[in-house]
Amino acid sequence: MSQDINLRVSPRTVQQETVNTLRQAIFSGHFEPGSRLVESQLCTQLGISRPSLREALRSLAAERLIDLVPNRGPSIPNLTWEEVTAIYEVREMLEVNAVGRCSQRISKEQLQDLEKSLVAFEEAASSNDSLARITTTEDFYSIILANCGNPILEEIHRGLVARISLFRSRSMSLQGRAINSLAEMKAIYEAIAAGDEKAARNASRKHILNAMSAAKKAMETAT
Amino acid sequence: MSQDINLRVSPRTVQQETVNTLRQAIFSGHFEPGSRLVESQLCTQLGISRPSLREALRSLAAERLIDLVPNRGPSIPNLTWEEVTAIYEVREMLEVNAVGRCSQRISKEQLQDLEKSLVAFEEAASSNDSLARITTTEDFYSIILANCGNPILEEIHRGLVARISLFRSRSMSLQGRAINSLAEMKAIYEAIAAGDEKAARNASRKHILNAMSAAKKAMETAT
DNA sequence: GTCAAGAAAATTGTCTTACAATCTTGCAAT
DNA sequence: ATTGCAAGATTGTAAGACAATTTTCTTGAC
Repeated sequence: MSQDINLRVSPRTVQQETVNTLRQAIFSGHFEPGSRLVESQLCTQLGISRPSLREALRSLAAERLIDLVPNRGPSIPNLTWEEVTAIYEVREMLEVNAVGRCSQRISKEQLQDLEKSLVAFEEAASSNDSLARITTTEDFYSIILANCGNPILEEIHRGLVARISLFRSRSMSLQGRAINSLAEMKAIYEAIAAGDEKAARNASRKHILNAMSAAKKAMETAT
Repeated sequence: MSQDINLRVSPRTVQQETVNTLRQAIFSGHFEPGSRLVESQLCTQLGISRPSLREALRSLAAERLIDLVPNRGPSIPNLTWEEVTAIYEVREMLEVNAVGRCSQRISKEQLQDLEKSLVAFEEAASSNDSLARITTTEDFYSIILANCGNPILEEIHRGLVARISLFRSRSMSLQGRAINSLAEMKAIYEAIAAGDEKAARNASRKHILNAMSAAKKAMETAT
C-alpha cells in the first residue's frame, strides 16, 4: 500500500456517545453553571452504567468542560470574568494566526464554502434564531481553522471556544451584536479572499476584541 | 471568613495517582512510541482494578498523551514530523506572548528565582546529566509561564510541551544543543530582567525555532 | 430562634465478577 | 502466497458490593 489511509470507521462506544451527549448538554446550557451533577442520576437519565459514565466524566474533566473534585463529584464550572478574559486572550493569540495563515493557503473551493457560511450567518443574524447564529458562526470559523494548515492549532482553538460557549451564545443575543459581528466577519472574509495576511490578522483581532467586550457586557447584565 | 481560600487538600485518588504515574512513565520514555498497552497488564503492574485504570486512560487520551481507538485499546502516539512541527508552531504563538507578558509583570522575587533556575540549567548543561537538563529547563519555563498573568496560557502550554517531551529530551542530548540552548535562555532572561518586551519576544522566538530544528535533527538521526 | 454537635442518609471511590463484542493469531485449505 | 475460519485474547459494558467521605437532618444547648 502506497499510503496509510485511515479507513477505519470508528465504532461508536457508549462512553464516546456519552461524552458527546453531555458536551452538547453543557453547550446548550442544559446545566446551570455551578450546579452539581450526580452520577446515579446521570446514569438513569442516560441509560448507562456507572463505569461508562465515569469514564466519560474523566474525558470531560480533562477538557475542562466540567470540574471534578474528589469525593464531591462533577460540577459545571462557574467561570469568573478573569478566566473568561484569559481564554479570550489565548484565543486571540491563536485565532489571529489561524486567520493569517488561512489567508495564504486556502483553496478556491474552501473560499467559496467560507462565503456560503458567511451568507448563512447573514441570514441568521437578521432573523431571531439565536441557535442558527451560533451554528453558522461555528461553521465560518471551522472552515478557517481547517484551512490554517495546523491541526493542533485547530484542536486547541476548538477546546478553548468550547469552554466559553455559553458566553458566546449569550453575547450573540445582545442587541446589535449580531449585526456588528457580521460586519467584522465580512472584513475577515474579504481580507482572506484578497490574500492579504496583514489585513486578515487585523480584522481577526478586532473581531475577537469586540466579541470579548460583548461577552463582558453579557456577563454583567446576566448574573 | 474574609476570603474563600481553598484549604482543601485534594485527597489523592487511585485514578489520579495512576494518571500521574502513567504520565511520568510516558515522559520518561518507558513506553516505546507506537507500542500498545494492555489493560490487564497495566492493572497488575500498577496494582489497581480495571475500572480505575480505564478512567485514568480516558484522562490521558483527552490530554492526547495516549491514543485510544475503540476495541483496540491504548497505545503510545507515534508522532509524525508534521505533527511535531504543528505543535512547535502553536507553542511559538503562545510562548512568545508568554515571555513578552512576563517581561512586563514579573516581580523581583520571581525574577531572582528565574535567575536561579538559569544557573541551575547552566550547571546541568555543562554536566552530562540529561535528566537534570530537562528538569531545570522545565523550571525555567514554568516560572515564566506562571508569571505571564494568564493561567489558561500556562495550562495550554504545559499540555503542548508534554506531548513532545520525548523529542525535547532527545534533542537536548544532541551535541552542543545544551550550550546553544543556554545562550538563548540567557538572552531571554536578560530581556525579561530589562523589562524589554520586544527583545524578550524576539529572544523567545529564536529559542523556539532553534529548539524545533534541533528536534528535527534528533528525529532524523533517531528513527 | 440560632447555633453547634452528632447521627443518618446520600454520594463517591474502588474493586470484583461477568459476559458480549471485537480483534488477533494460528492453522488448514485452495 | 493468499484466503477462510476457528480459537484465544482483549476490550466494552454492566451489575453488585462496600468503605470513605460528604451532605443533610436531627437534636440539644444557649
